[in-house]
Amino acid sequence: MLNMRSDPEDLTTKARIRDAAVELFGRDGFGRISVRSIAEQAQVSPALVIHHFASKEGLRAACDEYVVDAFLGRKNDLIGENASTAMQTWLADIEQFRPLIDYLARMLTDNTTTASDHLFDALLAATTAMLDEQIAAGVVRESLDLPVTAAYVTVYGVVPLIMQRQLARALGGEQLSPEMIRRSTLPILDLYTNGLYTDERLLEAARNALERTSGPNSDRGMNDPNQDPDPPRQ
Amino acid sequence: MLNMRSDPEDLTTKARIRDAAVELFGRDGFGRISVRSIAEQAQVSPALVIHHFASKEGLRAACDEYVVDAFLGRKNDLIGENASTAMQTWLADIEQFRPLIDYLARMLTDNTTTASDHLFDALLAATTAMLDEQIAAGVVRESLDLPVTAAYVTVYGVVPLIMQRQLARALGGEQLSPEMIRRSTLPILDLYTNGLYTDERLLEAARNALERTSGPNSDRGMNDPNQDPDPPRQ
DNA sequence: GTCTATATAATGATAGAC
DNA sequence: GTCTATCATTATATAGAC
Repeated sequence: MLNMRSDPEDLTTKARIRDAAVELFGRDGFGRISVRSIAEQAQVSPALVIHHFASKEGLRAACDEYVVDAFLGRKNDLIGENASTAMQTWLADIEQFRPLIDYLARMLTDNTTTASDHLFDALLAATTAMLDEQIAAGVVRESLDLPVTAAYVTVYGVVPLIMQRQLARALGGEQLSPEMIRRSTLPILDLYTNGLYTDERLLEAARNALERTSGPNSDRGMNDPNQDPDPPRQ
Repeated sequence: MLNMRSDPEDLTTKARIRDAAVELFGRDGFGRISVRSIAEQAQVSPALVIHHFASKEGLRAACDEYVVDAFLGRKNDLIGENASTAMQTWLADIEQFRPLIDYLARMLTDNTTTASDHLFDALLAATTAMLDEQIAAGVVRESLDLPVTAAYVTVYGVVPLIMQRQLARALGGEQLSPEMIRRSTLPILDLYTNGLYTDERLLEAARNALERTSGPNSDRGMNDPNQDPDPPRQ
């Protein structure tokens, strides 16, 4: 495990700069953070930042690699189930891992590099493998459409990182705490076990509606399937 | 309905500048877009942009207001269920509404203004009202913890906007299409109706685990509750 | 309302001393 | 490796003509 919490005095200067960059990029985003502010946070000159990482973009690449390696375990070719266990470990200890979590969230939403695609692909592959395995074991029901289910389970899994602040506000705090995560465990698991609806009426209604109107642009995609039979078109 | 698709010739210059800003801010983010590039897109001088909106931040505020009004229906005090029906309308016609959807997604993730908080609060209030109503009607099961359920249903509802690109990639395309949304409808509704798991074993296991270890930092928060009885601590 | 020209500040990056 | 000093570029914003 990489040492995010080590005394800054114990790190090389280059690592201190990288940690400062991870923290600031994660907090405010790549575009809003200057090389100067990173240098200040790391207590070095701006020129030294460039000396070590060649450019701001190089620094970003180094941060991407560092955070993804910390998350997927460095051998991120064999992605296995590292992703979901790492996610659990990090969220369970959110106070310690917040800088890394914030950085991951930025990576997932800032679609400016290929690193975010690789990260998402790894998460999706891990989810797909998990679903395959648990379906085979009879723990998870057969999916109507595995790629769709895997994709949504993956984005549902990462959205607490991305919407951390809003989730915390909804639960009465300023930032996501271990207590909020504990509180959320059973309700979420209940949703994944028993669903939200009491019966299959809405599912059947949607199934029928889709069969009637099979063309494109005639469907809904959200979680509230209240039917409004005549959507505005054009 | 506001006219995103009107012929640019039909709009006032101020509106053309605002539409250009919505499109570019939504596509690349507020921090990466300059006043100059907006002026170029709107075919005016940079000075005229400032003349109409006082500052780049003023332009952003105008865009926020415009998009939120378009989404919540202008009288966004009585938030009702406008939000979820608007979300359905917009997603069903994603090709037309993409600039507005992209802008909304930026608002929800860029935590730099209070506008994003207001937007999320409106979405959360709409979800909570919908759940209350549907629980009363017997359509939705009683929640173990309504604020938690409402918060997660809300973030699950908006994550397709935020992770649009990754969702599309997972389903074999470059950007989210009406066809992908149609394809996703039943699997998602199936998840919300029957859950993911075949039985309550995992839910019970988590319930027991939470009772045993009731302190903070002893829980998991993700959707895969595979138990690992000794999480790394410190 | 719209422009050209420009002021002023901040940015990423370089040169060269130590 | 680390600094100071500085360059070149780009940014937002202003002044003032039309």
